[in-house]
Amino acid sequence: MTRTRKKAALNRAVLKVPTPPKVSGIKPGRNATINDIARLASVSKKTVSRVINQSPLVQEATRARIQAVIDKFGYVPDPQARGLAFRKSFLIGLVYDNPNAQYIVNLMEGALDAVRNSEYEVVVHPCDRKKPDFISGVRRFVERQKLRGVILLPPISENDELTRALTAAECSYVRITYTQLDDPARMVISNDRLAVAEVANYLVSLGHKRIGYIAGPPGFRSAVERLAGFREALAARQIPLTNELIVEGGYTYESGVAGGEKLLALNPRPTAIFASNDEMAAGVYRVANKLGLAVPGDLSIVGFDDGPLASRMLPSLTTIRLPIRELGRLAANKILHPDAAGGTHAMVTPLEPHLVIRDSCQPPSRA
Amino acid sequence: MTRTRKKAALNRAVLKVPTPPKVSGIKPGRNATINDIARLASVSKKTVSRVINQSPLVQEATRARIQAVIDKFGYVPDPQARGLAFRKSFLIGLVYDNPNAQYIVNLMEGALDAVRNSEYEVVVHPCDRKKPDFISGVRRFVERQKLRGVILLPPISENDELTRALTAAECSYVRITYTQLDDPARMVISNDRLAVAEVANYLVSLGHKRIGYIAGPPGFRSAVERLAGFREALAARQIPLTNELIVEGGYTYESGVAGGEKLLALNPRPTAIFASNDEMAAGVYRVANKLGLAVPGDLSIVGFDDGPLASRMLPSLTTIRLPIRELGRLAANKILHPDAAGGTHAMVTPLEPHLVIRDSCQPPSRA
DNA sequence: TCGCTAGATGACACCGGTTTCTCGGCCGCG
DNA sequence: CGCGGCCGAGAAACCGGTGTCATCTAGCGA
Repeated sequence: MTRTRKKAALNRAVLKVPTPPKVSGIKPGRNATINDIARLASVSKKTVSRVINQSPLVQEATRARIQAVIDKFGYVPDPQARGLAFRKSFLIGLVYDNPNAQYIVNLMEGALDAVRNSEYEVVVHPCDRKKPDFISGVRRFVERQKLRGVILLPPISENDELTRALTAAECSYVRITYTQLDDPARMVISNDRLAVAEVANYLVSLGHKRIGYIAGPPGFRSAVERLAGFREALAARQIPLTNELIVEGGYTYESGVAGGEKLLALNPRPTAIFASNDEMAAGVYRVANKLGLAVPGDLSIVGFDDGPLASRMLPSLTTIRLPIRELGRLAANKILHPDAAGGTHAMVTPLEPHLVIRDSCQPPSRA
Repeated sequence: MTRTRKKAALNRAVLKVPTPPKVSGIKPGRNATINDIARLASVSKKTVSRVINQSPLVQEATRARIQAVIDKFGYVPDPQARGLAFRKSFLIGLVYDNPNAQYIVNLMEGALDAVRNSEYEVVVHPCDRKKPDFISGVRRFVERQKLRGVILLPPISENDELTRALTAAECSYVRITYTQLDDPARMVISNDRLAVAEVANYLVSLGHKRIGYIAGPPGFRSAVERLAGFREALAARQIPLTNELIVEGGYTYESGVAGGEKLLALNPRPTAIFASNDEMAAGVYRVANKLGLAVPGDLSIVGFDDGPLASRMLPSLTTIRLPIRELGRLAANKILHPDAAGGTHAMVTPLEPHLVIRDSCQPPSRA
């Protein structure tokens, strides 16, 4: 009634087609829209909009009536239209530059856990931090899609130039990182220091006194944190971690091989090696194999990540498992609910990594 | 000039604020819109829209003038607004139920390769094919987001009920699969038969005559194809693949262990085992290790996938590398350009998997 | 009883694009 | 010369929501 389009009325008159009143129906083949709901509930679309957005300025009776219609027709507001009006999409970006597929997928699925049953979705955006324009690439991405927020995976989560660009683009972000960098509301911290301390304590308790350490690339925060934590924990146990026992790696298999070769050429040989990720630990396995050293008989090895490799190695690798999926879930939640009350501290370190003990360590052969 | 809003004009008159003419500017802080471009080029927004959509109904001179303005201001149309009007988003879904993180990431990055420099983005949607409502979950996903299309990874790419639901939801799809299932425009095929034939030929050429086979789960098309291809290739070389030499696995490490145990308990023992993925091959390594069998001295092993494990195993694993990233690229391209001319055949099997020979095979010890 | 205020609701413009329809001008044709 | 058709371009409606502001009502104190 209220909405009579001239043309339609004309056609109807000319063709004498008795169009049904359509007061209780929805255009076939198309999902219900806010207009349909408004019409069927005999309210304005604005009021329906208020219900959708949980505005308190709606009488309870009205809300209930509208909600009933919404439920009846299974109406779901269109995120595109909503996004257009809000000038923000309902997409969360996952921005990474990281070779570890398992890490990415776990984190992504954690974010998807958080997003499930909401109207948000996750969009992925890999990039190459070595390319000079990678920041502008990310910026184009977030501006084009008007992302609600992005989750930054290490190592680019440490890039302050990137976060500045995101702030300039009015896009909120959450960094997955290893130590407090800026606002705690903008980061999720995995407590690597705690984890490596566990490794140190474990190896020392087995009786190891000469422990080699293969570090990550020096530019990586994770490398810094892990080494510092390890050194600290050993110091607390009065075990020295001399410079010759520390070699620099690149988180790659090949760098693990190189590091292992260096460490196992020392005299006396270390009785245990802690590689700061699983890939490098696999490299140490190879070197030990080549040198005819038995693992764990002649050499104990510990990794970090508990990726798919760890349990497949022979012997299976003792390593650190990070709660990556939970990190992803938390990060997404921080974007979805920026106003999470209850203090930030609870959100900062709720997640404890832990040591997964398998078969790659034992007490050193000769005390 | 042409656009004088009553209200604005009123305010201006009342407040005596000499607003700048704004004929050559864009609202600060906000990106250019089609209205800005239209104003600056002195045309209607519809004509700008025609240029964006490459409509032929624009005079060359007009087009050039508009394009110049577009370039000058770096105007990019808003995908949300465009999607709203088109009733289709510029998102491509990646739907999977697959434990192999490396596979997912590779395929995803392939799709992202194809999407780069376009206005499309990729949205991921993992699901669980065992849950009874997983199809309706996917359907809600594609309807809500009005996806342009989805890429289905194996094994759910074989689910015809799912593809029917997608068709009903007017969402195009591309299946990553192993054999012709329906319309070739809707699938990308990885030629596993060819790949396993390569394995068969390789092992036979080394001199193996008694070869064990660990298959995938019987419901999987890939399992069927790989086994059929292997059997076929062996038959062509007059090597029998008796039933006792075939055990059923589940593409998991544990099932590889179980399969390996069964095969290596045979008398006479097979001199080689082909596990139809890397995970299961790793399981066979473990069994061989436990039984004191040297690889490849006493037992040759071949895998399939060339995942991160393969080169890390000791000895490194001979396996099949699939061009997964290319598959993803192709799949996304099929969604982006549904009208790709030049016959479908070229699009169907352009990608050849190939054997990566490492250290896990050698001729059998006793001829 | 009369404002007056605050809460509930609606009308209308707007977000940034596209589709539909219209219009003027140019052309070929009879 | 007149007419119809085609083509380039624009005005207006529309896609499905939200923001702003006006309106209406009820409840309150004076």
